[in-house]
Amino acid sequence: MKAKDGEIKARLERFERTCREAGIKLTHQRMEIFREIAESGEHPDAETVFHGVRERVPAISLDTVYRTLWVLSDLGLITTLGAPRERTRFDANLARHHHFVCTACGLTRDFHSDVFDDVRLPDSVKALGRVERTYVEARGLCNACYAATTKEKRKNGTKKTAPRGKEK
Amino acid sequence: MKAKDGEIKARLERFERTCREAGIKLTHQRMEIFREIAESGEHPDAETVFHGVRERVPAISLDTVYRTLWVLSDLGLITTLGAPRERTRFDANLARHHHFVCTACGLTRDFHSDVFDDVRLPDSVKALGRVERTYVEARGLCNACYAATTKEKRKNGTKKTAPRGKEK
DNA sequence: TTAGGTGCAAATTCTTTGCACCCTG
DNA sequence: CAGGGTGCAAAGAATTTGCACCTAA
Repeated sequence: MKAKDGEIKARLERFERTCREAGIKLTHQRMEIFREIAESGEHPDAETVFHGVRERVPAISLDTVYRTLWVLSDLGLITTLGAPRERTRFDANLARHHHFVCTACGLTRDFHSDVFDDVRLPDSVKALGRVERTYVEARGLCNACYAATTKEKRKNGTKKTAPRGKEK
Repeated sequence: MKAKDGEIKARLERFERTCREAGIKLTHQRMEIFREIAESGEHPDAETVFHGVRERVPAISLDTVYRTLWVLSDLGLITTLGAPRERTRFDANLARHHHFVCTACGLTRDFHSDVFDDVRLPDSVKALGRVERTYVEARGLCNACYAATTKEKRKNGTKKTAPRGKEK
């Protein structure tokens, strides 16, 4: 529980508002799942959220957690760490570089930036541990996916669109 | 194939040297698996590497690819995008922030940096697509894992240590 | 020769889906 | 009351492991 009370309250209100606007139901489960993440300064995975929520909603099921998590993500109420719904990817480029990642198709491209390379991390980070590598991740839609999205005008609510990886 | 020939050659030489120093065998499979990633400007997942290598080594098996990938990663010859061996994690903090991630235990903490927030992305990124969010990821070992590693002096070659998530 | 490495097949772990019932709007 | 949402069970992916044979050193 790292987030402050006021901030949590604001998050919950935003949650209710967004659900109403999107016309989706405000169920007990969704409420608690969102609260679980909102109250946590951690960045829990589905299983962790599940365990947390289960203490308050014993009948909750793991698949509801998964489904809800993606709904919240589609609504823009939460985000994912790293690329969403992606497998682990590998990189043989040991030189300092950064990544542009398309959140829809997973396309990933390196880029360089001397400016970023020169920025020093704040001291607060040093207190956490030894940093070995720092890089920037720029997330968005690649040109192809942006074009596609514009065309479809987000017809599909559950973003079935997002494929499991594969570059162009 | 985005990397230049010279760079690829350098990577392969580094690979051979590192394997010898680490005292692990220089097998045909390892060679080709590393080459597959080194020659690619993409950041392939295990399955993609597998398909690529199979064209040159038809008998290769997917599990060898997985095993080799982690060996290479432990040797520091390749890195992973996002946290290695981690499940998808969720974040309800919509405010601009960055992450410190422990590569050993998965511990993740937010941090803030006005300086980073103000840096503009290079134009080369704009050509790739629409960036929606930019954040910095500082990877390293948290204090607890750093202490543990120092004690063990990396006894375990295959880093069996790395658990599947869970914060403290 | 010989220990580390590989392929195969089976086991795990993580995530998604189909379906019938339930509850919010 | 109607349709979206949930729980359950079972399917599907992705990744790992045990074991016997093979091969680089």
